[in-house]
Amino acid sequence: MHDFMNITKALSDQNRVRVLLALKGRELCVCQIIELLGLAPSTVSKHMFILKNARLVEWRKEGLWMHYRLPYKSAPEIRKAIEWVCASLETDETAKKDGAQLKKILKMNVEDICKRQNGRACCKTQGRTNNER
Amino acid sequence: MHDFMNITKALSDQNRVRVLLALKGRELCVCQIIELLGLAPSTVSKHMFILKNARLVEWRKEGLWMHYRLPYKSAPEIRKAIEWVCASLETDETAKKDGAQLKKILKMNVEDICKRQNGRACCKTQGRTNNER
DNA sequence: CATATATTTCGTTAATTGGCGAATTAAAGG
DNA sequence: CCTTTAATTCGCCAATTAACGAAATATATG
Repeated sequence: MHDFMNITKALSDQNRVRVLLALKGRELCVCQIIELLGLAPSTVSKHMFILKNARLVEWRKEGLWMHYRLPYKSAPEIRKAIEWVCASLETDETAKKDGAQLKKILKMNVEDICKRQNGRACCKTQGRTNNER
Repeated sequence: MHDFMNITKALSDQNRVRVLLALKGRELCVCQIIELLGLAPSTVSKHMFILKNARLVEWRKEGLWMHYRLPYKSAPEIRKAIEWVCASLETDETAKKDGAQLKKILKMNVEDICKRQNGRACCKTQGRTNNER
């Protein structure tokens, strides 16, 4: 029951469900997920921890970048959970919008995304100058 | 997405999942669910509201008693959700224990269960006397 | 080895949730 | 109608959670 509840709790947040849908068929770097959700990096990191914990995502570190993906081979419960989520939201509006935005994000240079996120937090309006600390 | 999140949120509490499993193949009166979970009636009522809201249960009022059951015919997402829950917890320990306790509860007279819950809350140790108010 | 940088961890805060008991509602039955 | 009673709603409190920014970590590069 404990493992199962970890999964349902992970699925009980809309942003985490959006991440799972975005990972369908591709791997994403954290900064791309940050870009998609429009949340602070620390918040996204916590969401990813919860998804990892529920075994709903796998990860791969490459240099400074962390890549997340849906589990390739996984226990039936996990696979069924992900299938259920994907099937239930096949025609969902939010998922569609995310899909469109994701297309744009995938066309961008990942380093540019990171730079932008680093230069200024996602919600601030002014950039950080060189001599700031 | 909203409907789907209602379902995942409903499934994110262990007591609500236990209720769904208990309802598999049978209808239960609220007092039987109270007995199974060992929670206050008001708490169970709230849980049932959330399950109703997510369309994961149907209900039927018969006199003073409210009966809940799994939806007989329902949208595919609902059916799939319930199937996923049941399949994932087929061999679960908590579910087994609940199954055993439920057997006992089903053998009891429903009126006796209600009497007992009415006479004293599930956690109190002393009964209520006649001239109390 | 020092600096830059992508991500995570930590600490805090605001919002949500699960729990209870008291009060209320709705249906039966005297 | 008045009482009884099964269930729900309400008001409250404690625990959990989602969010943020600051600090820490880990890796690449000068």
